[in-house]
Amino acid sequence: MPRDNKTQYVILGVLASGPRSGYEINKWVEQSVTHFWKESFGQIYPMLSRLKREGLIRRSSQPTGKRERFVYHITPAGERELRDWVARAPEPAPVRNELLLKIFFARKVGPEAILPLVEAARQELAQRAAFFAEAERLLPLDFPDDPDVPYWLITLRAGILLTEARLAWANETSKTLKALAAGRRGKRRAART
Amino acid sequence: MPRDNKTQYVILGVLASGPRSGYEINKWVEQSVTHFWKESFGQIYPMLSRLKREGLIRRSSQPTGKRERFVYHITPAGERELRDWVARAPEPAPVRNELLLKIFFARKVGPEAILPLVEAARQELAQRAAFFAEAERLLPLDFPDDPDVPYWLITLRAGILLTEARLAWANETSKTLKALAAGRRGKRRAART
DNA sequence: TTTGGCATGTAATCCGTTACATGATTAG
DNA sequence: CTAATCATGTAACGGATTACATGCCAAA
Repeated sequence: MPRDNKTQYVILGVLASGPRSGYEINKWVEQSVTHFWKESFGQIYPMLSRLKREGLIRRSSQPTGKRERFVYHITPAGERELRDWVARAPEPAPVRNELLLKIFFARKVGPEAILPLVEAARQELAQRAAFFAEAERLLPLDFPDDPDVPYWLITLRAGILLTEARLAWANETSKTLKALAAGRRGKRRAART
Repeated sequence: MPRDNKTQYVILGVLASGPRSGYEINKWVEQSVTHFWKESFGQIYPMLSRLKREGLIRRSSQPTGKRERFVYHITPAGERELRDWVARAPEPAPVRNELLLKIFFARKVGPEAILPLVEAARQELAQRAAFFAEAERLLPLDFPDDPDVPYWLITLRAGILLTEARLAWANETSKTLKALAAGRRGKRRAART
């Protein structure tokens, strides 16, 4: 059984809060859920056609001047589909962490070779942490009394806690690798005497 | 530019610690790196052929009775390739968290509908945490003086810290959702009077 | 004797990504 | 005028997953 395509639910989810064009859906996704969900642009237009064919959304034409512009609306059937999916248990996601894979195989190259990768990760994670802290502060201010905000905050909290954990790991790993490198240098010195 | 296939490096990494058959590579991956890397079995045999064609591994035949059995060895070129990859910065991975996506769109279905999903996640995460704690304890005992162990422990620490963070998030989210549900019940009651 | 593990592979399919192609509108 | 943004789509490709197909060997 193939895993079901998630793009459709993203589209339904976005359209549930109001009609939008394909282009707008893409932008909306990039601005809102991008920290835990990447959608690939190339899937959107074909999926819009499919959802329309299936009656989950409908399309209206709103050209501006000569430029064509199609705005999509969710239908009652689409809302039902979205609800069903939200309440359904998430499918197990394939786990793939390339940095950990490199470290797992790192004995042959030594701690010095992977330390820069961990340091780079630290830097990036520190930036992410700052971004999330700011986003958490701004979200309630930017959308006062918006009933979606509590749910959005929950996803932000996930980002914050996970980034903290990754940062803690990177810090600890940096130390471990340095100690490992020092140990190897010590051994080589000892071997020479 | 297409993203490069990671299966090849997994195979090279496994073979770097000793020759193995395709079947053994698969089992080894499932037992060791499975908590942060899932490899799909169907890729292994085609990839073994390709790596052999490219001279990164070589094959020797070691049949047991009538059953054919091919054992693969890494070549010097393969070791070089592995080293290069390990030292290279990891490619940005697509981030996709389905549970968070559901929660992000959950306002329409309400907190009651997603609470069970979060509770299920809590349970599963608690089990994972126990597994990791045990693995951390056993790893040095099972492989005494193995120079790979420090690196393996680093990946385990990532599992431990991330699982802790996810668990903390799930606990906090569970409370948040219950409060949200109570709030909605309160509002409805107030609206009736 | 039959179940489960060892062992090699292929086929079908779909998902996801990137790049391409084209053009209108608006703001600086 | 020109660059950025708005806007709709298609093509090509490769990665990942699942299921299928086949058969040997050992242990209960």
